[in-house]
Amino acid sequence: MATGTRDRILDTTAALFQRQGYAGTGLKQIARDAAAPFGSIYHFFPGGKVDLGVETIRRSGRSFQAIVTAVWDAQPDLERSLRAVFDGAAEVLIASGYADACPIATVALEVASTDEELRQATAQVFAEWEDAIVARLAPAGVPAEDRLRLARSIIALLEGGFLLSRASRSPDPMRMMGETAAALVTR
Amino acid sequence: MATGTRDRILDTTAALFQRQGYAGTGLKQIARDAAAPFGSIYHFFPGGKVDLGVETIRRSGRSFQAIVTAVWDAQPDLERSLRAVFDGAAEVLIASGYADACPIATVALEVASTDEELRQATAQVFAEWEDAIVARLAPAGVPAEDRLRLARSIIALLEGGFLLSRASRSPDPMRMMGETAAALVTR
DNA sequence: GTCTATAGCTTGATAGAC
DNA sequence: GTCTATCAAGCTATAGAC
Repeated sequence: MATGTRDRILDTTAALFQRQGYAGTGLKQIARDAAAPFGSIYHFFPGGKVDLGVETIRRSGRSFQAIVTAVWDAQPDLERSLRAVFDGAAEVLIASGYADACPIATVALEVASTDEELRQATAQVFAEWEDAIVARLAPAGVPAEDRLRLARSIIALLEGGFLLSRASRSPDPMRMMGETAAALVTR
Repeated sequence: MATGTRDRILDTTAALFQRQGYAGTGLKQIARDAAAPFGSIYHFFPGGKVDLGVETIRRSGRSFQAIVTAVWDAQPDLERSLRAVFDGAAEVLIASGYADACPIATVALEVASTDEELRQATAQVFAEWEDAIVARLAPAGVPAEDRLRLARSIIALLEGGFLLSRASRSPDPMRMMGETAAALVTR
């Protein structure tokens, strides 16, 4: 078959974490939504919720990065890449009722001071995003000493845009963050 | 006496929400930490956890705004105000072991798709922050058509800085966001 | 290795003594 | 109006049948 129980559990967990966060999502709900027996969670993730959480963070972090870089790389220059990413995020927010946003931000804030293992998993995802963006700023002519700061600023604007747009249920903040991001690289 | 039971409950709730989020904080823990009888929570907040959550979001939102604007207004110009705010946030992160950050961001992301009443409370707080910053950009000479976007960008950079610095347990992201914010207004 | 049942605990909320 | 006891439901985790 195409997808196994383990994959179904991970996909379901990612979707629930995005909408309800880590503490707000129970293993019973995950098993129910994934149409998997409860015991399968502990069979595939012997470490329990933290184990499943770490794997979900890594997986959805990479999945989100793949989507963003695909949109990014489809544009001919840096400014248009940034506009495409932020405008695309605004469209996804609208289409999903302001539910589909960064898959790990909520969890990252929840666990930053409560679980060291999960915290490190989120930190690694953000570091990988930074690397991916830095690698795209170099050929665009951004000076080496500005690349890390700019990459982090783009991530911060995106995350802040998700936060403000979800809270206000409006695409405007996210679209404005796209303008600001574009302004940062066009001077 | 100086502080009543109600205030103690609210202060304790704000502190716990900041570190553990909304779903991760139980009413029993709040009562215990506030040294208040459990029943007092329902006496002062008849609507239960949501009622207490709404009041806590408003209160800590205004408290945070007062701290930020005090730092902001102590500087002679816009660029120095921004640097003082972001560098100050970095210092608070270090001093608190990366726990004291935005008091409502975690909760805002948690409730954005799960509780409409709490979501609106967070949206109102962010709107008040925007107004406070817009009011400070006007006399600094920022053109009217740029003020809202810039205000939101500053908030987004601050929130993104909190997220990246907490996840990595490093003040560097927050400090870099301060440089970016300063660059946005000095041109 | 799939699945069920359940232990042990905590949750939000309520009833009622004092 | 302070405080305790308790409820039903949820939680994570485990044991063990099949």
